[in-house]
Amino acid sequence: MIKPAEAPAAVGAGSHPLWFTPPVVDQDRRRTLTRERVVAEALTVIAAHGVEALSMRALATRLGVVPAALYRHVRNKEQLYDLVLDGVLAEVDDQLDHTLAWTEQVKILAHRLRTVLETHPGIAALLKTRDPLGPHALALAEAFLAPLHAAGLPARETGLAFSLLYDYTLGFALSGPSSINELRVRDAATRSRLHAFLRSLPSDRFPALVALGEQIWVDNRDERFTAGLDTLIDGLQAERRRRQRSHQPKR
Amino acid sequence: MIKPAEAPAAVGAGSHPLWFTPPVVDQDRRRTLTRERVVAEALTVIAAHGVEALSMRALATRLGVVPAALYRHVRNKEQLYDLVLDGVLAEVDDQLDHTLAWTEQVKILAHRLRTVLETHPGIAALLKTRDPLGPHALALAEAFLAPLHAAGLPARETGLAFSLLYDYTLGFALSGPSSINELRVRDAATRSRLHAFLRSLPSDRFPALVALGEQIWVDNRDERFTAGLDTLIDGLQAERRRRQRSHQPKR
DNA sequence: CTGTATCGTGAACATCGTTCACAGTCAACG
DNA sequence: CGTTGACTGTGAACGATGTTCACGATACAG
Repeated sequence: MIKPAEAPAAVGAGSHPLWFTPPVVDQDRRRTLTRERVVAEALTVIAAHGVEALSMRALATRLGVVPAALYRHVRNKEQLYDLVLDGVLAEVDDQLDHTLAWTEQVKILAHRLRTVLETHPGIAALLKTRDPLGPHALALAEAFLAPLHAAGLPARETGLAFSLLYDYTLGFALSGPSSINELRVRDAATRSRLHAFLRSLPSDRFPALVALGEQIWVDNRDERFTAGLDTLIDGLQAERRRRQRSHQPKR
Repeated sequence: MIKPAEAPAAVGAGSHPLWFTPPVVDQDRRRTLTRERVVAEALTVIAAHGVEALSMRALATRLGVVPAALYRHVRNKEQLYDLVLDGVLAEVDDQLDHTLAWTEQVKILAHRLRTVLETHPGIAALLKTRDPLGPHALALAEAFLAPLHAAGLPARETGLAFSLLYDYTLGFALSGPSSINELRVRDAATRSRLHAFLRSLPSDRFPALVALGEQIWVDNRDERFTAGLDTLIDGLQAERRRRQRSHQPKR
C-alpha cells in the first residue's frame, strides 16, 4: 500500500504513466476526508450549479466516497448548510475605512454582501431561514453595527437599522439571479411578451399597471439595489436628524 | 355501484352502520376531483403545517385519491405552487381609502400583505423565487402602484419604490415565523443563553456587538416591521421632496 | 347502443436523506 | 512485539419524495 507521505506523482494507481501531472483523482483515499474538504466541495458545487444541486450523494461521489461517509464529518444536511453559510460569509470583506461617512461605510458593506451572496446562487435563501452565529457572521454584524453606533444612533435604533439593512440586502439577493422569474425575464423575447401582456390589460381595472408596468419588470437589478439602498439610508438619516433636533433643540 | 346522486348517508362502503354522520371520507369518489379542490386542500395544508409539509402524496391521501391522480389537474408541483400563490394573494384586501395620504395607504397595504403571508408559513419563500402574474398578484401590484403614482412620483421612481416596498415586505415575512431562527429565539431560555453568549464575546474584537447585541436578537417582529417600513417611507418622502424642490424651485 | 375522451388506479422508476452492521486502518498501551 | 480500541470508509438497506405509464372504469355524445 502507498503510504500517505509518498510523492503525489506516484499515486497513479499503476495505470498509464502519463507525462502531464495525473489528475488529482482518488488522492491517497482513506483518511483524507475531512470536514473542511466536505464543506469546501459543497461550496464549489453551489457556486457552480446553485444550492439545489447540492445533494449528499452527488457530493460524496465528487469526493470519491460513498454517501454514508459524509456523516462521519457532518451530522446531517442541516449542519452542512450551517457550515457552508459561515464559509460564504467568510468571503465578504469586513475591513472598512472608518474615516468615511457612516452612510458610505454601510453602503459599501451592503454591496459587498450582495456580491458575495449572488456568486453563490441560493445561499441567500438559506441565510433567511436561520440566523448564523458563526465567527464570520458575527464579524459581519460587527462591521455593520460599528458605523451605525458611531453615528450616534441610540442602541435600540441601531439594532433596528441593522436588521433593516441586513434584511434588505438578503431579501434582494434572494430575488435572483437566478430565481425562476429572473431567468424568465432575462431574455428579451419573454420580456417583450410580458410588456405586451401588461399593455393589453384592461386599463380601467389596472390604470397604474398599464401606465407603469414596463418600468417594473425590467432588467435593472443593480440600479434597483443601489436606489433602494439609498432611499433606505435616506430614511435612516431623516430619522437621525429628527432625533438630534428634538434632543438638542438649540439653534 | 352507488350513483353520484345518491344520499351521502348511504356511501358507508357497506361497513359498520354507524349512528353519527359518517366522516365525509370518500364522498362519492370518482369525478369529484377538480383543480380548485386540489389547490384549496393544498392551501389548508400549508396554513396548518407550513409549506414544507405539502407533498403530492400526502395531498393525494387527504383528497382520498392516489398520487398520480393529481397530475390530471396539475402539471407538476411547480404549477401547484403557482396556483397556491395566487390563491394566497387573493386573501389580501385591495380596497383602499384613496383620500388618505399615499404614505398611509402604502403602509396599510404592506401590513395586510405581511399578515396574509405570515398566516401561510413558507409562502413568502415561494413568492420570492417566482414573480406571480396571476390576476390577484396583478391586483395587488395595482393597489401598491396607484397611491405612489398619484403622489406624483415619475414613472421610473414609482417602479423602484414599488419594488422596494414589495421586496421589503416579502423579505420580512420570509424571516419567520416560523423559520428556524425565530423558533430558536422565541423561548426565553434560548434567548437568555444567546445574550449571555453575546456578552461573553471579546469586546475588543466585537465592541459594537457586545454593546448592542441584546437589542438585536429580541422578539420584536411587529416593532421591527413597522419601524423599518416607516424609515423606508421616510426615505421615499425625502427623495420626493428633493425632486419637487429641484423641479419647481419657486419659493 | 356504441364509441371516445376523460379521469382515477396501481405499479413502477429514479432520486433523495439517513441509518446500520461491518471491516479495514491507525495509534497507543502493555 | 502484539493486542486493544477508537476512528472512518463501505455496502446495503429503509422510507419518503416527485413523476410517468399502461390500464380500466366511467360519463357523455353520436
